[in-house]
Amino acid sequence: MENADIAKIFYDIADLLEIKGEDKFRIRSYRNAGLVIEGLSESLKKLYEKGEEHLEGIPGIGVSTRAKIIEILTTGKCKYHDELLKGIPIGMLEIVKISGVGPKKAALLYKELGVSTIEALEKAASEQKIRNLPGMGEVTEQKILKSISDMKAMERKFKIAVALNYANSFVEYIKKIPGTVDVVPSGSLRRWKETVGDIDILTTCTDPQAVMDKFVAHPDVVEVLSKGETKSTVVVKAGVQIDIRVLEKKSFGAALQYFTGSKTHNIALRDRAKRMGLKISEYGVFKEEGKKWVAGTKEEDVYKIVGLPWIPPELRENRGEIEAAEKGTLPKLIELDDIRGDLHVHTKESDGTYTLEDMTEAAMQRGYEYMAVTDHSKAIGIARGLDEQRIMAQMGAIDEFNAKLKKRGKKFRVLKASEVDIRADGSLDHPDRVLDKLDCVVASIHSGFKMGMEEMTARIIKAIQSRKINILAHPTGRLINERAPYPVDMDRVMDEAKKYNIALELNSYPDRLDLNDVHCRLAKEKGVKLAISTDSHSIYHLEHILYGIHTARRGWIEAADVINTRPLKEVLKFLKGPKS
DNA sequence: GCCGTTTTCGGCCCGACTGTTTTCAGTCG
Repeated sequence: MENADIAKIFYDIADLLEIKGEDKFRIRSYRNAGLVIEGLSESLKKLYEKGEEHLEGIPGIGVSTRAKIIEILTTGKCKYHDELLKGIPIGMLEIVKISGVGPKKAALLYKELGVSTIEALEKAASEQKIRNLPGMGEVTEQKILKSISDMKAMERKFKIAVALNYANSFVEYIKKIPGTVDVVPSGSLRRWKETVGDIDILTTCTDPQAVMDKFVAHPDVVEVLSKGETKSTVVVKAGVQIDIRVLEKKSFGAALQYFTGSKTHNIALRDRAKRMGLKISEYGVFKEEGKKWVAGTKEEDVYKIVGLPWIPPELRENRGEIEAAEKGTLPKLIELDDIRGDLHVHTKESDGTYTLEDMTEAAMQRGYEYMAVTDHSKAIGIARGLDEQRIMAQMGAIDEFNAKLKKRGKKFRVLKASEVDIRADGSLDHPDRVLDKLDCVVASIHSGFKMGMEEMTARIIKAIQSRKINILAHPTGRLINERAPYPVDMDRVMDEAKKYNIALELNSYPDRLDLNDVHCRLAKEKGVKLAISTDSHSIYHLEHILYGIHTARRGWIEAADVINTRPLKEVLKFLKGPKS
């Protein structure tokens, strides 16, 4: 039972209570508990095993929720959840997820028409039974049908790289509309979440009507969901939803703060303001019963007036950032400029598309000091993985190339390296005599994903204990929206990595982002070093470092936590350092 | 259900848009 499974139960409870029409604050508590649990860097199971008292003091988790967590951990079930499900068909949980149908309508549909599954809902709508219910009409009925078909057609969450491309294109387009001043994306995109549900763009301008008219007329728009004076929503070709808001200059900072979220961060911030006699809305900060505007032009001002320093968007998940801001202990987050080299790069020798020379040139242009060439080992036949003979030859070529760079007066070093496969039994895919000659050994798993957690954890720990590896690459193997992470006890892996002086990779490829933000935070807490790498297979992939940096920032990572922020000499010292 | 720089009881973030219905509830973010 992992944190995500437990969180799911609390989310379900919240949904079920909502359908029942229970007190909305209790509902909020359960939903908040789910969010808190999802964002914990340590597993509840582990905390509980350490002793029940370790579950105390988690904000948002009180006596009642804690008891339920313990019940779930020890029995695998939650009686309260089961009781609720007895009264409400499980399909109702799906129905409330349909856009335009909330708990009230769902309850009415169930009570009046006995609808309790998506299929039944679709049938009732097709048979025009819904339009006769109180508060519903023909339009509602059509919307329900459309939402169902949309939901079937697409995945609602997009990888950040996809969302960022759309956002950039719309920002450029809106900027060209006469009279626009500011055009800034906010929302989860600004917080650099790994997936983004929709894009929120904020603008200030002299002619709001023109912006709204042009916005909904963008050639990529396939549907206009709503259009008002200050707010419109459209859907573009790939199914991405884009919202726009037109704002007064005076309230732009407050709006940016509000729409950047996250929701739980904002609730915590507004609660704090309220206790200080202030009210925060997207239009500003107000006092004297909401009458007097006191701040909101700049985002910094909103935080300042409630006694806090500005908080970087990546931290705004209500995972302790407000408390840290108050105490003055916010981390000094890593930045793009801190990175001095890339420790995971492929060339044409295996499955990359550019030569050693090309990749080096691109790395030098980014201002790097070093780059590790980590072509695959022979186990990855499909990627033309290198056997002993070929990697020995490559090492020779790299030595020669480095000598040439030196002659040309370049202060850049290519590190001899390998992305060596961790085989199913935990052994490595190059012999020790090869691994010993390399500057940097990056180890990873590319097959046998279906193992159980015990076996997989043992496999990885065996590779770590070999004392031959420096970096564990993409440690959970997940592909966002495509492949779940393989089961692995990250807690134990990190403890071993620390013991054996091994860095864990944050793979910046936007499909991977592995480690994720929560794991990064756990690594930091445990004192395990990270390598933020790109796994580049082309010169263009080096730019993906941006996604890695922002994911690291979401995990509270500072430059000192990352080995490839160090100068060459220091990195080599780490790589050659003692293994336990 | 959670929580405390007015509180261990009585609060709990705030506003836009839509569809339905003549003044508002529901939904969404």
